[in-house]
Amino acid sequence: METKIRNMEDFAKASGISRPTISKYFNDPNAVRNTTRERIEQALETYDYRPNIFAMNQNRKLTRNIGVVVPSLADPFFAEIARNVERRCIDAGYQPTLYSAHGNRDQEVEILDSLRSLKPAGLLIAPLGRNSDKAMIEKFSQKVPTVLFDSYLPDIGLSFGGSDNFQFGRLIVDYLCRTGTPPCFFEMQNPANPNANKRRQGYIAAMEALGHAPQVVSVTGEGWNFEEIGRNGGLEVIDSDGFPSDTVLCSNDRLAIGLISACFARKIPVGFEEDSAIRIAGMDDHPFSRFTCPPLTTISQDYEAISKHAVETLFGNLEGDEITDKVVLFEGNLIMRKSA
Amino acid sequence: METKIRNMEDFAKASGISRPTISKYFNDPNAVRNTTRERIEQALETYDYRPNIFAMNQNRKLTRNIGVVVPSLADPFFAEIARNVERRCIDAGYQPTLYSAHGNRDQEVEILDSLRSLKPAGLLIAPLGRNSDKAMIEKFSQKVPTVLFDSYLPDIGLSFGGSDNFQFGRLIVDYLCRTGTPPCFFEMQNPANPNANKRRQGYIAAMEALGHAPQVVSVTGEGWNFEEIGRNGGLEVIDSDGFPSDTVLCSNDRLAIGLISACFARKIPVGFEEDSAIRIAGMDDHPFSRFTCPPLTTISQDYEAISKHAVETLFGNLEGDEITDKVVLFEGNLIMRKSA
DNA sequence: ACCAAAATTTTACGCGCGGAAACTTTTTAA
DNA sequence: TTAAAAAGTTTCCGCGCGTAAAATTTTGGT
Repeated sequence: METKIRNMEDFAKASGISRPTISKYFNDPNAVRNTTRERIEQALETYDYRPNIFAMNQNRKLTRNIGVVVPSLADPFFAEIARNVERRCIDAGYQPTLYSAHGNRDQEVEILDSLRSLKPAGLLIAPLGRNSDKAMIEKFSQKVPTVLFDSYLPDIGLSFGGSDNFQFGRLIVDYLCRTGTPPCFFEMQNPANPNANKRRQGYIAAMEALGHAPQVVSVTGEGWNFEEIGRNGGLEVIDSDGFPSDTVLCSNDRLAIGLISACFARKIPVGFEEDSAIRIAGMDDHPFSRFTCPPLTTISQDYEAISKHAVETLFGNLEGDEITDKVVLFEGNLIMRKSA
Repeated sequence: METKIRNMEDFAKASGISRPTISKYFNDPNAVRNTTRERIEQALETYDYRPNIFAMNQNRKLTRNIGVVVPSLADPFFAEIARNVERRCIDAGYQPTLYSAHGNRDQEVEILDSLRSLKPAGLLIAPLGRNSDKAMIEKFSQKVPTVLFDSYLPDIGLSFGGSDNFQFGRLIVDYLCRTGTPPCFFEMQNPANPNANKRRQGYIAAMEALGHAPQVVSVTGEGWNFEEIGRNGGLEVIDSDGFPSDTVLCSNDRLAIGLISACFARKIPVGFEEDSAIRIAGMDDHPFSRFTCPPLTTISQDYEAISKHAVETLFGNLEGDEITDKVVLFEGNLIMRKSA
């Protein structure tokens, strides 16, 4: 009992089972007979041995490492979806490692670069988008099974799963038109994320379908400080011409949070009530949008569905399944709150 | 030139340098002569070889892995500080891996458990706090050099670096008393984080020093959904007795965000201006507190100083330095905005 | 009880690198 | 110039495990 278990051989001796069988067990507990598995697991509790992960991965053709890459962890949206993805990887018996590109192209490249040496079994990545080094991601995805989520890059990876951003526009434009003035669209001039373009297109199409003239208000600003951009841009618009409509649909919740802040600074009451001067809506159902003043009307992304698709597609592929859909889009739901 | 470089031996041949010297170079580029280093680095560019990380770590007594553990990544405060810590690790030539306990004791334990097999050179951890399995963290810290940050656990790890939460109270209570009614203190009944206790104590001490009677308002709620707790708690207090003062100091910014939301729902104007009914202040300088309505007056934590202390203390110790201070506290700064 | 199939054991080799020992070459300093 | 120190080379072993092949044992169905 007091034997020092230093490696698999020691453990094999102590448990009375041959080392290759122990090895098989750790690769796949179901690969050994029930009675054997029970004996191993019993011994495991007695000696609390665990195989050396480096020695394992050195020889294995396929590790069980999964790289999870998101563009920014400072954004609670990605923090939340990353948490979801991580959980699912662990439940599937894989070992996820989380990386954030911090909105930076070079960092995204570096992450993939250092990921190479981890010999990952797969990669789940929400690319930066416009700024991504697409050639590099494509090259990587040809060596390592890769599933994209959130942000679409054409012809890269096994599959892509994300929100139907085009539909978002239809959904919320319908609602806004039904309940008040048709909205104008508030966005960044050069959005880093391709979803923003789909959202604009969705807005325009929805407006035209309802016989209204779409009106897009673009504000300048670079990077991922969306609240800041929304606030400064909002102040500028308010202080000059003002918005072309008393209803503003923001390209995403974080811009909306900034815009609400700008309206407050200019004492413009936000909301759908009589005494309000402007209605503001966003898209994403950002974790904080329930706590803005007033709470933000928005379109919720289906976190669960997106992370489920990413993980299940990847692991399905690893286990030999065929990829059925290259692109899977999930619908959003209208979240009605007081801001619009 | 078209030689396939499959391992260090191939690379040694191709570069005309012996394998042990190459090995030394990768362990510490400064351990080889300048001329040799240049030759290696030149060959490195030609062949883009990189050593097998698993084989390296299998044999090295000390890996260059650093575990970085935070209690929650959904909280932008931790996301931000984690980003800071990660960057410093990389700059120091180490390889950080980020983990979030997601506010969950079991997950924190699991993380440390799986971290064992990575043979990390060190651990940088912001513990959950009250919920942490202290015995486990202590045991871990005896095997792996560990530096705590943000949340203090007595007698664990090489050192602790965090904010002087006691001072926070003094700083903001002074300000609030100078500019209006002495504040009451708004907090969770059973805060998960020990910092909350220090903050309450700081508040009480500061109030007494100024000759005011401290008044603490505790609201119920479990977990890490502070905004939700602040909002629901705030609504309850408002709808019953109301706050004992027209100035409310919240234990942290996220509670304050929830409380501001509650005030808005009850149409209570927040701010320091004539027409406002309540002043609200927080503590943390949360990334979003600049965008609340009105922007939140708060105490900023010194992210840079905290992450710098954690990283430099750990790496200093790894390189043989003595630990000078077991506990290092950093002062906060008053951030004056419109809410108070 | 018998036999084929499945599981396990035995034996042996290799992965890519760290690191020690003994030796040779280059650099540094007097 | 010269000897000592430093750096590099050669040679070798070991880390802990994956994995293949052949021999052996166990299993399940008849």
